[in-house]
Amino acid sequence: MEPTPIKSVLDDTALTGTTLTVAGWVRTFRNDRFIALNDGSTIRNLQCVIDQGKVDAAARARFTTSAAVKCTGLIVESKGSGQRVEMQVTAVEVLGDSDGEKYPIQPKKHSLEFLRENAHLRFRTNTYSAIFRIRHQVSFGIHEYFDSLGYNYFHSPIITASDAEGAGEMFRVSTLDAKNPPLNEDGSVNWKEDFFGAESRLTVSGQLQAELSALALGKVYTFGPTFRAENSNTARHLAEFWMIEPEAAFMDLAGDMDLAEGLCKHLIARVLKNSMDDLQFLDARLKEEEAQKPKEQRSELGLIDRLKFVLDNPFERITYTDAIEILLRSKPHQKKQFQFPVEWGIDLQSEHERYLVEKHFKKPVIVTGYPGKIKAFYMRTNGPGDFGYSDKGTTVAAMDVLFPGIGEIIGGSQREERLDVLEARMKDMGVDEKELWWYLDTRRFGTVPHAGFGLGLERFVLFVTGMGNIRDVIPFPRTPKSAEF
RNA sequence: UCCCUGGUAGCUCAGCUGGUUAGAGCACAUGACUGUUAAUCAUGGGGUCGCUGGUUCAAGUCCAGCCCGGGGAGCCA
Repeated sequence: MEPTPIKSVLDDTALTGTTLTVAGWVRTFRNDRFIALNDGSTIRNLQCVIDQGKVDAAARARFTTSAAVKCTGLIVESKGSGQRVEMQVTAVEVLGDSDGEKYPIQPKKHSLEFLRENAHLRFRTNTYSAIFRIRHQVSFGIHEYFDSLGYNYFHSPIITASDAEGAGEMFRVSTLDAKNPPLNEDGSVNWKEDFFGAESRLTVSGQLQAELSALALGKVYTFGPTFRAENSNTARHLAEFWMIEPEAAFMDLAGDMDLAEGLCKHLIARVLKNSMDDLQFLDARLKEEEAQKPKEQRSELGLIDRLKFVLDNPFERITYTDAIEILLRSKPHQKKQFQFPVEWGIDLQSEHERYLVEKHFKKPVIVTGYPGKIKAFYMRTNGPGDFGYSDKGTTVAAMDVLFPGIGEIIGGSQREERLDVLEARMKDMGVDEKELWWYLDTRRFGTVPHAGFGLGLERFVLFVTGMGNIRDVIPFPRTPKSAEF
């Protein structure tokens, strides 16, 4: 008999009174009688009650933590108080034993650091199974959102021969012998002999390719792995992460902001609708964790309340110039508590973003109109009348969406569609035009205003799950000096 | 990469100004238990004190270097 998902057994009242089979992994075995069985379909366990007259002691001794077990029996209303229904087991089979002495995950609280070191088994815990069910909901919701708006899922390449994407250090992809590469006469490596006939790398962004397709298909989005070889050792960075990059022709910056805010809210609404029991578990986990922090570091809202708050309130939209004004008038600036100086022209530091989001507005904030000098070459230069224009210096139609506790979760912009302005800006910023001839062609042939953004999937999952470390929301984290499993 | 901090049993930790056989709780094993909810009770086994070198009569404890984790910063998503 095909095993029934435990989620159905617990939720579908029509199944009460029927005999069926479930299969899963033992969480605990209590009183030599009660198996708490989890099959991953839900965070909740099914209590499987063993008849000691039918299952001998030797068989019962095999119901150890994380052993795989198949149970068949009658679903009845529970005599105990902890659950609505339970199974009266008539036949039980151990599919896979788990040596209690060697199995590292115990039925007790573990530190996340320890579980990270056992990343191959951490999915067996409530916390991680909840996280990865939610990650699925977010991933699926992304496709759902863009599909509903007529966007095409577009696959940008993972290997690229261009190093002008301008979003950070890249990993090299090569089949050359690292110890003895073919050399040019001047002693440099002869990449023409490499697999692709050119020095090639892993992508840091699919944006440029997404732009090419947006100027034909109209609306596209990419959703795939992205790589950064930055030596970043923080709870918010990964060397391999998943990024969502929509790009739409005929869309301006305001439309871009609407799209970004709409996506965030759609995803939160979906998770609230489909993952409530996982959220409740994570909410309780977070409360417990926060109870150990000093009062001033605790957040005012619990996880679920926080999600509802973001869903129900419009994101604040301010210009970079206004943000600087707010920071200059702020208490921490006047008391000289900021580590970095505040003046027009600087890039906003983490402490500044955190002040704006967590102290001043207390909700997600979209900052637009950053100085051109600190933003990428492809962003559109603002003119008088454009939102974010400033007489203090050149600004571009960039937007950063800042979330509480995480900082920048989305970075986007309206792109520079004017060939002459783009070329001048590339020259200014030292970007090689020759390498990007194909990109510039879009501006030569039927260029139109267009815009897009990049959303880091893991950062979003971090926010939705209330977790603090990005390594806990991707199944197999890749970070400097760490790529096990 | 920089600053701070840590590494002692399977896990979470204690171990004083260096001192003789390194502790606790949980987990695990064995036994008991027919209504338990991270069950409970009894008994028991379990340690290269991160690694390397140094100081010393003596190092878990002091010093140096390295490795790894955590928090913060930079870079960014």
